[in-house]
Amino acid sequence: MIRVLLAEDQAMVRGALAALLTLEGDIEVVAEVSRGDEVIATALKAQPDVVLLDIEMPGQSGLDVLTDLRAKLPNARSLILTTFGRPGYLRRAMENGAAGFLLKDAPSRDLAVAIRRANAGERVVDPGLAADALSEGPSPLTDREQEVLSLARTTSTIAEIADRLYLSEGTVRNYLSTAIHKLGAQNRLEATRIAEQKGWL
Amino acid sequence: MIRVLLAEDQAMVRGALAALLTLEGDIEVVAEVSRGDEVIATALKAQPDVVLLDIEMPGQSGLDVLTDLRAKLPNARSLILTTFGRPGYLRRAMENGAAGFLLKDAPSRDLAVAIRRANAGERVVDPGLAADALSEGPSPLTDREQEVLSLARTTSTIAEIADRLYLSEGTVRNYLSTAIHKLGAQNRLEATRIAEQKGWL
DNA sequence: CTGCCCCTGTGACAAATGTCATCCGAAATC
DNA sequence: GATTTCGGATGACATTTGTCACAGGGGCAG
Repeated sequence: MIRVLLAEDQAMVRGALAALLTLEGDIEVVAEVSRGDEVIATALKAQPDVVLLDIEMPGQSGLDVLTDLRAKLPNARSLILTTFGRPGYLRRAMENGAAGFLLKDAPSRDLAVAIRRANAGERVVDPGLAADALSEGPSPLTDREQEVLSLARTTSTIAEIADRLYLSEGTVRNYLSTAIHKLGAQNRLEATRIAEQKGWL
Repeated sequence: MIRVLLAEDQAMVRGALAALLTLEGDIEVVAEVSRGDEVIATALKAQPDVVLLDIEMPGQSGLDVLTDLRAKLPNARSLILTTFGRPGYLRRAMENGAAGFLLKDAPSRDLAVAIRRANAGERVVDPGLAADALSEGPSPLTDREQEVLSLARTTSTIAEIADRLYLSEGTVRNYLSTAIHKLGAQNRLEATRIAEQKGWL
């Protein structure tokens, strides 16, 4: 039996995935968590073979959990399961040691297949997505630019962004300006959309 | 057997929900669709007792499908299953004749229960959500304001919005200004966020 | 040691955005 | 019939954003 830990924040989806996997004879869901920051502790107890990770979760992103997993449970293989096929997500997942990357758009029967392959030591990645990630290249933004742009998503005015980061307004305007330019956008709004869509935030 | 039609755009989630329901002895998934605009045609063939509808779907929103369902399949009961517990969504769902409103955050065992109750002619709504929807009141925006604000989410400049709606830039600025004021926002950005969060767009 | 890049900041300027007063015509309400 | 409400528009104005040039300091690679 392949022991699986399920990390997904939406209870309904989590339960449904568990049902789906339970129908497979060789797979057993040994634990479930709804938050990213509960994965490690639960995994240490449940000792899963494969960890199925959503990316968008409260507490900690699935992408960040990967790093800790590799350190604390080097024998567990991890599989990212996400809504968004953003090139930057895939890139970071692979850099952080994921065994595979699956989209929620994929047919549900692919899930069990991916889990078996991950458990067998293979890597599971959609070829089209991989090509996208490679052709896009890495993010052109510097750390600070990324940080400012990321805050710009949820913060309405430049003054507020400056406050949060202890920067002058002028500096924030400069970072936004270069970010807008690098992304080929016309706006801070368009810039955040582009960066978000590519998984650079 | 309760005959269920599943309308959900993410294939993995759709398949998982089907697995979940299949484990129930008295429920049968008779059809599945991934797009809002395929619901009616499929429902006419499959004649389901209950239609499980996601809101965010390509083609047509689940909220809009409700109206057509009531007209073309008056005997089918419909159940909204969505990620977002926005008061405006719930309000519109109920006004359009939904039998129930479920969140994907709810425990997965609630789903079968809700389906059975809907099938029995009951209405299924989270009491907390209902209270929110009632206390929020309806949207304060006029049709035009809502339309302009909605476009402002995906369009970066006022000039573009004006183009799409065949309005002058000044008019668009006026609508945005009143919308910003009505929502207590400082910005077009903040205004779109507030309106979106309440389900008014 | 010398570039080079990043972080931070200032000042000036242009363009976009938000606000306000005011206007018109049509439809609905009183 | 009078009043209100809405869609649509204009013009003037203040504020916010975006752009650009420039400058100092720190770190790192050659």
